[in-house]
Order: sequence, then C-alpha cells, then structure tokens
Amino acid sequence: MKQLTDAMLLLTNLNLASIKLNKKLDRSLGVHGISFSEYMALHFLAEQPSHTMSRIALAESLGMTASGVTRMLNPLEKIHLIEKQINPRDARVSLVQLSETGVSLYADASVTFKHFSEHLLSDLRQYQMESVLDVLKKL
Amino acid sequence: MKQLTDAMLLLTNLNLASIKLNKKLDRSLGVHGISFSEYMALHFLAEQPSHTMSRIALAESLGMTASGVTRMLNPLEKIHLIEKQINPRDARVSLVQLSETGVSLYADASVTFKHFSEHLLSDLRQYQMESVLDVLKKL
DNA sequence: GATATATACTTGACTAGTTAACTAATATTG
DNA sequence: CAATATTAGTTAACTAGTCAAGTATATATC
Repeated sequence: MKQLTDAMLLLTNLNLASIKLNKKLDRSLGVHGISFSEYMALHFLAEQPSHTMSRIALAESLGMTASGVTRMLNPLEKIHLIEKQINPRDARVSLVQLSETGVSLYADASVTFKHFSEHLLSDLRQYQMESVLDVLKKL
Repeated sequence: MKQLTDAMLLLTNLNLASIKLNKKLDRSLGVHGISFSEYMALHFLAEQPSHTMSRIALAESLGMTASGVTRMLNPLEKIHLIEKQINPRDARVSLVQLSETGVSLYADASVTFKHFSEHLLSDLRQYQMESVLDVLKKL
C-alpha cells in the first residue's frame, strides 16, 4: 500500500492542513489573547440571540467533551469574557453567557480572522468553495 | 460579525471536520493498536524506498515539532514497529526505520484506512475531490 | 410518592503535543 | 585550524484536551 487512493489522500491532506492551519490561527489570534479554539467557543456563543448556551450544547458545537469545555471556559471566565448564569428551569445546567467584554473581543478577533482567511483563500472560485464545504459536511 | 464570510466558514468547518475525523480515525485504527497520527508516521516512512527518515524530516512531514516526534516514536520503538539506525555521514542524526513488523502492521492498517475513507467519501465526484485537494494545498 | 434511570456537569489521572533550554556534532569563517 | 554558528535531537515543564468516576438534579416508572 505504497500509494494512497484519492479518498485516503484527501483525508491525510486534510489532517495535515488542519494541523498547520490551527498553528497559524493560534499565532494570528494570539494578539487578542485567545487561541483558535477559544475563538470558536466565543463564536458559537455570539451566534445565539441570547449569547447564552449550556456547556453541553457548546461541547457538541465544538466537537469536544463536556470535560474539555469545563477546562476551556475556566480561564475565559477569569478574564471576564464569559459569565456563568443559572438556568431557573433546571438546576443541573450551568449556562455560559458571553459578557460585554466578550462580545467586543469577539468582534475584534473576527476582524483579524476575516483578514487571515480572506488572505489565505483569496484566489478561490465559488464552485471550489462549495465543493469543499460540501465535502466537509460529510465528515 | 454575526455571520461569517465564505472563507471564514470554510476554515471553521474545516477545523470542526478535522476534530471529528481524527476521533473517528483513532477509533477505527485502534484495532491495530495505533492512533491516526502514528499511522501517518508509519506512512511517511513506508513512502521512502529505504523505509528510513531522519526525525527532523519526519517532523516536517507530520507538521509536528522534533520534540513531538521524539515522544511519539518512543512507544513505537518499544513495540518494535520502528528501529533506530545511525547515519554514518552525520553522527547528529538518528535515522528512523520501519521494521518488518512495522511494514506489515502498516499494510494491515492501510486496509482499514482505505475502507474507512472510501466509505466516508463514497459518493464524491472527481471534480469535488480535486477542488478539495487543491484548496488543502493552500493551507 | 419511592425508586431507578438519565442528564449535566466537575474532577483526578492520563495522553499527546508544545516551547525553551540543553548537549553533541557538523559547517563556516577569519 | 580555532572560534563561531548552525543543525539534530532530547528533556523538563507546561497546555489542551481525553476518559472514567463522582455529585447533584431531573425524569420516568411502578
């Protein structure tokens, strides 16, 4: 099995690309004091009308375990990007809410992320974009 | 910045896809006793005519640091999938060679990986495959 | 309504990686 | 050819996550 099939090649290249991308994004977002995965957490919170999610829902969105989310959020709470809220309907859930500081840092970081991604993918055709998004959904 | 541009969306989706893919591949290759990143290391070694690389070259191929490679290879050496070779031309380099056991385990794991990837990407058009590979190279 | 089961976390122990500091060997340069 | 700089690799200390076990609350069942 010296040469990989196209499908195998796609997955190995995707893996390598993602490793490198993550490092670049961590460096790029570093000026805002957050990592890329922290940015993603802020993003999913910002998407909600209430800027609020349960930890379980956030874990699901991020593709991580509840445990990982607990550990990731602790420092974000310490620097006041998020706040803990109780759920009056269910005392088990600990709601996470983006703070005002969090909203504003997310906006700033998003500008950086926008420039980064547009610079990286500047010469991409619309149909390529669609192909890729399509394929990524299968994984 | 509530909605992301296409380029931002592509990168965030790529990140999430890669997280999930890695977990699935780790589970899938687990029956051979290796993780996906260990599989990738075996793959780059198997690609060489001599089945041999320096640790630095392997690190570069894997998108990891030399330190990460040192740590990854220790257990692989303990279970005799790889062997240390000296480089007579340069005593600094510690060559890594796929053992016979390593070659055979790599072949077995490749069958699993092939089935996995073809199952996942079965209904993919050739042009989509090409688009994706093209985009991944930019990252 | 008591009991059993399921859900939403949190924590301890672990794994896979990183960075920074170090050693040893090679290559360059005055 | 001695001094300096570069390269290959390892290691200690750290970070970001995992899994398994535990706690507290909520839901379902008898």
